[in-house]
Amino acid sequence: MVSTFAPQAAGDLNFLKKLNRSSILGTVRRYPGATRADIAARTQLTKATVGGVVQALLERGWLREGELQPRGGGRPGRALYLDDAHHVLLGADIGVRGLRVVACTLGGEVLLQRYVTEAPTTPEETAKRLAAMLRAMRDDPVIADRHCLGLGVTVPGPVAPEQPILRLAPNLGWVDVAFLEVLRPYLPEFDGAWLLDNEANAAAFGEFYFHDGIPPESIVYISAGSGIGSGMVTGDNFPLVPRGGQGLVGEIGHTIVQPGGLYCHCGNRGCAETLVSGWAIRASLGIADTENLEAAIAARGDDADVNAVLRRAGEALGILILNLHHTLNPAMLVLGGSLMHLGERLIEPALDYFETHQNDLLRGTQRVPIKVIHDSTFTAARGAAAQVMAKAALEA
Amino acid sequence: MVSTFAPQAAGDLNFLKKLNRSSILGTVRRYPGATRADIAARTQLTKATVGGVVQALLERGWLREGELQPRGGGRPGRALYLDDAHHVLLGADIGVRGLRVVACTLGGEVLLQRYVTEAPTTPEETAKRLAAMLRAMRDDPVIADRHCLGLGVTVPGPVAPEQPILRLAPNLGWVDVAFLEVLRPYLPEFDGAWLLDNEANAAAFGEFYFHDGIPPESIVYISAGSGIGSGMVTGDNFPLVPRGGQGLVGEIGHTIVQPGGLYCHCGNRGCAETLVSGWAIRASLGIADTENLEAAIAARGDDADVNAVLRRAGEALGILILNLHHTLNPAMLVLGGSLMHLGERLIEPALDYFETHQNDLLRGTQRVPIKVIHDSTFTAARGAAAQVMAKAALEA
DNA sequence: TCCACTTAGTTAAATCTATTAACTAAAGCA
DNA sequence: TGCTTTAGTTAATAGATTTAACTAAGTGGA
Repeated sequence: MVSTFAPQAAGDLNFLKKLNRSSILGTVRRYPGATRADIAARTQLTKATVGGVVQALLERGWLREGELQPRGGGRPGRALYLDDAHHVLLGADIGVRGLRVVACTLGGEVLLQRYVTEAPTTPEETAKRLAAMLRAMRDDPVIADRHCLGLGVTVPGPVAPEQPILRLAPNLGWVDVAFLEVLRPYLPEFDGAWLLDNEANAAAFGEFYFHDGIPPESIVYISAGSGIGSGMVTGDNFPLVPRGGQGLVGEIGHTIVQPGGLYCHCGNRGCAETLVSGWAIRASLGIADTENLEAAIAARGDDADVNAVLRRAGEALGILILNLHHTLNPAMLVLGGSLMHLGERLIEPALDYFETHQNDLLRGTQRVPIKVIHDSTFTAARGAAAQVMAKAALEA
Repeated sequence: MVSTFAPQAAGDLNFLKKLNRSSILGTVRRYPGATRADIAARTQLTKATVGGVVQALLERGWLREGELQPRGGGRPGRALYLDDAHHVLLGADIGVRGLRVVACTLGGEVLLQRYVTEAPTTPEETAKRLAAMLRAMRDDPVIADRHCLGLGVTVPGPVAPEQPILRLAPNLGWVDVAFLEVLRPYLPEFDGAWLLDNEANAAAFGEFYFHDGIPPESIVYISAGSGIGSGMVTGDNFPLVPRGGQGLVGEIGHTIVQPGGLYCHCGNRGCAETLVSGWAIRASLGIADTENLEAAIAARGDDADVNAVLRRAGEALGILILNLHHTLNPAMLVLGGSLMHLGERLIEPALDYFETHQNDLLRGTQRVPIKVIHDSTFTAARGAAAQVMAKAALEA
């Protein structure tokens, strides 16, 4: 399935109202400072409709008015912005090596963030721990008097397309966990939207939804950590997140880039993960699971072996990027995940490979921009918060 | 961009009406024989609304009534079907080795098809030739008195996401051709929707839209011919076709599956096309471009060299399928293109590879079904016709 | 045979949303 | 000061869906 963050396909007048409201809100998100007249021009709605909806959104704390926007020789319009003062979005990220939670505004500004480096054990224990973190954050005076629109949770594995169930998280040893249901009893007072998604999908969503300025047509986020995954988002007013028939969209770590290559834990040979991933680099350099990868590599300094391993991994990452380019062709690529901490020895070969191999099909086309997030600790959690916003905007 | 075959994101009452009409039409397409009550239940619209819209669609020749559907202990409902008698959809496919046109019904039944094996030269000449074929078909008594909803044209190369412009067709030597504009002067009397799309996208669309029974959640069509391309469709009421920022979605022939492998005409090394494609097989077996590939291979009989080449190509195709599975994760895969004429020596290794390597991530999940279209001569043209239907349904 | 019950589908009034058209507001400029 | 332009609001209008009551057409039991 694609989760579209769009209403269903048919409906009544109330549905139309929601659609238009969400569309107006989306216009302000993508064009901060737009006036009512700007919105009317973009959405094809009339000034009267826009005026009425904006009025309601101002009263409900979704929008705020800003300065006057001078217009050539006419009455200036009033700039509109997302209201960053009255609501809060919560996001949580269950990572292989820790739990992260964030609270952010409608515009994506992070108000609070917390991080514990504690590997999750069972779903039940993790839910307990996460609930404590979330409740503590919820009670923080910075956000305590804001209205909470909901909570998004991300997990390191594929989520079923139709229901919020984590299908498999090999690094956690979790299978078919309806995590929101496990978590809910610990946070009975948290209402609003509750969402569960894969970490890379959520990260991609956040980069897209909270993009500074007009978001690109589509974004693919590559999450390079213990394993390799990717998420994709496209669509304008209503972002689409393809999940696939089984939720396996973006499991690019198990695409084959070296037939007959090394064995992967998935059972195949030559998966991308055998070349670039936390575990592959550990295996190549003999770094134990218990050690911190970044620290262990830093400790070895400018070692030739290390350099070679990182360069080869980087090149494999470059191949992955190129293959994504020729399969999904996003308008923008974002690189994140814990491997980015390993620095330029890994990143540069990847970007180089893509740069030198990219543009052969459509000469003269604009190159695809790549954004590297060197520290993506809270990227997924913030993306989950973005999803809450998208969902809430439809229900507002 | 994704072309959604859905209306824009905001609108007035008229827009709502179109949305609901299209939704009702889509319900009948996916559930032939549905009654008004069934439609109301599925779309969440009221019986009154459905009744009114259905009445209008009956009068306009989009729907027809069928037999009574007995209901347990109540008044039986009247089955509804797409009306196959009053409209016609035209599709045309510009292939590297010929032109094909089809005329089909709203339900996807092919009424007429024509094929000339004549390699296209210039866009202008091709347009002239195609126009003659289309006009001749349009005048055929079988469809002459039907209302034509439009014309869809497919081309063997990426189409720009925002405008109907063929970006590049290496095998035709065409660059940046607004083919519909070239064609239009030759067919001034053809009105309705005019669409241009990539051949694989259109084929995927047709397989999805005209699927017998409820379509799968998403379909990826792999077009294996002179080159290798793929197209994807997903979405329920309003099918989505991702095109990407540059229209390069599905250019899987240039994904790298053998780093450092053979040189590809695109400039890179180890592209999938160097292993499986018409030209790669020709190169391996020394078959000239002027010869018919299928005939040349058939002529060599059960030759060990041929078998080995086809097996290797098939395995490469299997890798591609597996990689698509882990990148796009469609609910169904469809294999087509002229290479399918080469038979089981190629197809079996591909399916075998996928079968034996598929299911490692989510054990116990249903396997992804693969449909092989052994003769896909008119698949793309019919898909283009399907796109016309989807477009027209929104404007009806 | 009759009658209660169920489900399908239609109709007319009511509700609600966006539009239209006329208005006020607020700026620049001659 | 007055003209022009653009922004935004307001009241009346048009139009789509819903609601609620209705008719239609079956089954099954007494």
